[in-house]
Amino acid sequence: MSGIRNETEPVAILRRAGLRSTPQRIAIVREVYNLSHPTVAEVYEAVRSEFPSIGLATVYNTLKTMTDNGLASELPFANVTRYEINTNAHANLVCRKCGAIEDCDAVEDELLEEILKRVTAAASFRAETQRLDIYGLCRNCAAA
Amino acid sequence: MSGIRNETEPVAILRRAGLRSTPQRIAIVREVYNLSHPTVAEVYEAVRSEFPSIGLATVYNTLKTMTDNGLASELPFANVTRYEINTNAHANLVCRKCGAIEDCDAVEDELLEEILKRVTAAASFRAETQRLDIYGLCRNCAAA
DNA sequence: ATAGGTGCAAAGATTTTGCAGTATG
DNA sequence: CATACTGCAAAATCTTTGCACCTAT
Repeated sequence: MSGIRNETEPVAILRRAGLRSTPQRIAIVREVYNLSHPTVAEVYEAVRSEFPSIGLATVYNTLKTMTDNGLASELPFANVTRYEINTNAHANLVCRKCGAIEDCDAVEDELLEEILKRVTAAASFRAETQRLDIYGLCRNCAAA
Repeated sequence: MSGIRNETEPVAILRRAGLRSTPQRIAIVREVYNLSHPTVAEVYEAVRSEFPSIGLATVYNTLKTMTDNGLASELPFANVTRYEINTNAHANLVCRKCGAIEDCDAVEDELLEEILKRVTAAASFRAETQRLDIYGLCRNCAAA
């Protein structure tokens, strides 16, 4: 419940990845956890309320560092790149109308893992990770 | 075998989508079929051997038009956007080392369709299409 | 004839890089 | 203290847009 075991504690997360815990980074990590699939600009805006002088390049650099160290994943879309914290394999639901993105529970980890195994078994390809985006209409947009 | 029924005939493809068949477009459509998941620059280079004066903007515009009219799909990656002809649902195998991309047969259309149905049934989301990228090592890179 | 397409150049937008100063481990 | 990080500004991409000319229907 508290203390250094908390996996969502930015300082612990950074330390585990061997990265220095600067105030800016702590805030960036926190926002990537708080926000849902944020863009660089969204993280920048969120962090700026606490650190008005932070540079956009720092946000870019930090998100790249996080990605390189396995803390986060880049999700390139047609118009923007979004980021998400690395968790279990999962699908993302992307609304083609309002652009909302949410994690999908209906496609289980196990199925996604099973797909990787199947590909490695069948294809001459050593499957490691995957990205599954499902496009359609979210509840609100489907209703309208 | 020949004539207007040929689905890969650029003129027929363009006409079916209600687009004008200019020489440049015909060449662009042909190259998107010939090349595997090409980038804008790759299509541009390929078409330039036939039309040295073609503008890069024309390639951008045409690929966008094709995407808007359901002929092709954009595949945004971290560094570049690639394009592919719209076909059956399928997964793409992306090598994290050499960057090669190939269509995956091991994940069947049916499974992907089934996932969409499952999501629509379970989640409050009307699933329509999807993009599944599987990352790992291709045959060559896995061997090395 | 005319709506739509082409090519060029300029403008936008996004992301990376170089560097001097600063703070972390 | 040495290394790594920050912030700023400039640069490098990548993509879109405006406009005058052209061409497929």
